[in-house]
Amino acid sequence: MLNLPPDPSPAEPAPKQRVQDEIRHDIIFGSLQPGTRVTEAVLAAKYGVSRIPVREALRALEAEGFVESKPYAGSTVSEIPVDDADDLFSVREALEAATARRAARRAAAQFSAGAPNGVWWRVRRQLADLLDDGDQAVAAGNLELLPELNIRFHLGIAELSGSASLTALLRQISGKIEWLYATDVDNRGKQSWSEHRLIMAAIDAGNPAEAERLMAGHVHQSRVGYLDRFAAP
Amino acid sequence: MLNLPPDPSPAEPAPKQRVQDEIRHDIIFGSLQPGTRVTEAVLAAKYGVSRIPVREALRALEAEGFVESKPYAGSTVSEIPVDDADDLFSVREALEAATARRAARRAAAQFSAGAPNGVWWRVRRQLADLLDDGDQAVAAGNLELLPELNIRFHLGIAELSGSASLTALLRQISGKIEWLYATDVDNRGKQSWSEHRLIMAAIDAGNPAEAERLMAGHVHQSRVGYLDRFAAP
DNA sequence: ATGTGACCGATTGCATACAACAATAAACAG
DNA sequence: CTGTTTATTGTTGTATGCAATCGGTCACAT
Repeated sequence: MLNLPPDPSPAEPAPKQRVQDEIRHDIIFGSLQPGTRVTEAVLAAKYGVSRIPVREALRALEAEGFVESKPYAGSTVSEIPVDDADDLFSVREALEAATARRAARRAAAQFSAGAPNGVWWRVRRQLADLLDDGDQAVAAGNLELLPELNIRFHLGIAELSGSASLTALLRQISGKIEWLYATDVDNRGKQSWSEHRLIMAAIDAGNPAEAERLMAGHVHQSRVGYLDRFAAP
Repeated sequence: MLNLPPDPSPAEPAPKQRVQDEIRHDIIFGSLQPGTRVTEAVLAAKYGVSRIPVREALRALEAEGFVESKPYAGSTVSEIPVDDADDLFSVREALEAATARRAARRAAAQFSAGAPNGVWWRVRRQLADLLDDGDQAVAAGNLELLPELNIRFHLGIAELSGSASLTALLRQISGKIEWLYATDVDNRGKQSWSEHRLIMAAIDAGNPAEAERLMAGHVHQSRVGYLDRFAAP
């Protein structure tokens, strides 16, 4: 049998992962405001676990830039990086251009290899579903679903690039971008989403230059849109 | 008295930090080769501490991309990201251009503020010492000191930019670059180092455009030099 | 009144102990 | 002999307890 197992059960995530995701969510969506002191003990009580998983979650969130810690002195929620927005977007442009270019290069090799197995194809199929879900959300007017789908799309492209380094960098930047957008509603909505299929097509066509060009423009528009709405002078 | 305390004693770092730095060093300089399985217990014995500090160090190194872990299954040393080199350099160009630009912008504000206190001035003074040390090393022919000084210079500029997000990103990329360069000797040595003073001068002059231009060129030359020597076709 | 020093509570850092899970190897049916 | 199930071992995940350190507060001298 060559069938891939049906994407093994999501199951319930490990406590540490769950706690980490919950705290990050609370930070991004404002129930934990910047400057708030977060202590391991109270978080442990809040989530019904010991201090250890909380501790690990805080360390991970520190690496992601959501909290800052000083030895023996505790942790506080970081400031929203609004001043860094423009620079983060400029780095993101270079970064995602690279992931799209690489993804297209790899696509050619994968298609010529024949058998649609392996991790590349699994991710590619997930992206196909993702694009469908997004189109459906747009058609139904559920634009509030788009930010989440959007991030997953871009991270998916990074995975297709096959570079763990670039994927990790994008994950870090995406967290910040999501934070910046948390108070936003539109995010260019439909227009932005429709561009995703064009990028995907360029990758499937094994055209690195075109994939890079489309992705760079896509991200650049996102940057311009953000600055227009927020840093409006 | 307004004198800053003479940069409080370095003291000896906390066990976790020490272990983390040691493991990373062993990975970068080859005594822990890619693919090696690393278990918490043996590392704990090796460094004479409990599993907990080792565990935290491994998690941090995972976030930095030096090891990969799967739940309940252990950790292994990552592969050296040679395939990602060119893309990492391209992201680094955008990233460091941004830090230099910001640093120059902030410099103007700091100089006009008057009193040479605060964290900005402390970092600026450390950079002055760093530049002197580097010149001395070049004059004495101790080129093997340059890679370390080089990284500290670039991270210092990032700190001057005042953006924690950008500094964290650069720290992550720098680790990978250092890894790539570990087998190298030259790193353009003298020529590259002399450019640092030009960049610093542009920042001190409060000239963002010039600082960005010089830094971008500096990093680009580093990229070209690397590709010439390693990815030589 | 103000600056300076030593104490005390709060919080993290680390060590030990136990539980949960994955991977490998062995036993067994076909 | 091959494929599958089961046992065992090794490793990580989590809980609890104690030691180290920080931040603030209060007394106190100037």
